[in-house]
Amino acid sequence: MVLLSKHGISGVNMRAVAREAGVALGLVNYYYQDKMSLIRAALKRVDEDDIALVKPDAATPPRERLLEALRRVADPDLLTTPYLALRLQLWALAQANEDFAAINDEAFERYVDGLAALIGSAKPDLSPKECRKRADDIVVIQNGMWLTALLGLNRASTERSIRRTEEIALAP
Amino acid sequence: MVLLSKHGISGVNMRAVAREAGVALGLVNYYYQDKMSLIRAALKRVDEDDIALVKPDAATPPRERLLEALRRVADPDLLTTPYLALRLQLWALAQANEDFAAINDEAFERYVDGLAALIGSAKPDLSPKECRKRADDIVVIQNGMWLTALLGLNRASTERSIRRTEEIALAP
DNA sequence: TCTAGTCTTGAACAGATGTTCAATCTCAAC
DNA sequence: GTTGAGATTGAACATCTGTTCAAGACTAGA
Repeated sequence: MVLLSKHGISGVNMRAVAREAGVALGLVNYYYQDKMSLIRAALKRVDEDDIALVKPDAATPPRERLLEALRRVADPDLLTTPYLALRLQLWALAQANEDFAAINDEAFERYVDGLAALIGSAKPDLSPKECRKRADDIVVIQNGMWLTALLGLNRASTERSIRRTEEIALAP
Repeated sequence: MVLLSKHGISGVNMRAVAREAGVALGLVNYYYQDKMSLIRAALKRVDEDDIALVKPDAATPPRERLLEALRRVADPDLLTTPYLALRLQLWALAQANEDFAAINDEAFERYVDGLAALIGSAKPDLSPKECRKRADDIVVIQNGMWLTALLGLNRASTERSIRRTEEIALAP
């Protein structure tokens, strides 16, 4: 029932959410104590989705897992304007609100940790510190891809950027 | 008189702007026809600032100019939370409003063009197409730096990212 | 000093928005 | 069939927000 209708700014008002969900106004306040609670739920959901990107099936070999994770961020399903716009709105919201910022920070931390762990298992000879360093650098490029995609990043540039993240991750 | 007090979402209401500027409510509507006009003015101002980053003094030699432009995006003055948050808010706004999106797109285009031109003059043997390609890739990393800085990018990672943009720009 | 033009003010209005609440509906357990 | 707890509804309320406007303040030229 959540997450949709974010086609506007913080123009997500309770009435619009209710309309989008096909329920009455009162019901939204029945399930979510606050408007804050509602947005917090949406934020948490998006954050969990992001973290899921670096926590895949343990069946595949480490190297494959890492490469898959690096490719997945540029999945056409994810790199769509609606999804990115939603992400951007939530990031912007987090900037204005301490509570949301904390949730976001924690999710970001978990994401980088997950990425560093993937690198670690793909290249066991690297020190944890070096893994973390590489994860930091990769996240910069990934965030750049996401943001630039909103401004019309072409597919070729995306491909080159992904290759760059692969090079960083798998450098000797 | 503009640009300030963006500590909130689109919680920039006319009354808050007036208070921040130390004037009466009516005056804001006297100078800006609309709330839209006000935000548009702020957006244009930030966009112009960005473009100025790649249009520096013609006195310095091309190579220096390029390197300086690449370094300037990570200037501690620019990479501050308030400024980045403002940028993020405006980007988010642009996503929700066609009018703003057009202004943003045009500024982005001009920025990449400016960067490509800088690369072209620093490395005259490159084709314009190759320059543009490199500019595209650099912008991805720069946007990533900006966005990640909001989530607590450490200085060391910023330095490495800048070095990466330099390598892309100056690759043979 | 008078005047005309611009700047500045804050009250007033209409509409939107978050939240509350009494009333109604649903449906499983007895 | 009755009961009762939870689900669902929409009207009502208080507050906030964009916009308008009549009135006053300021300034420079005659």
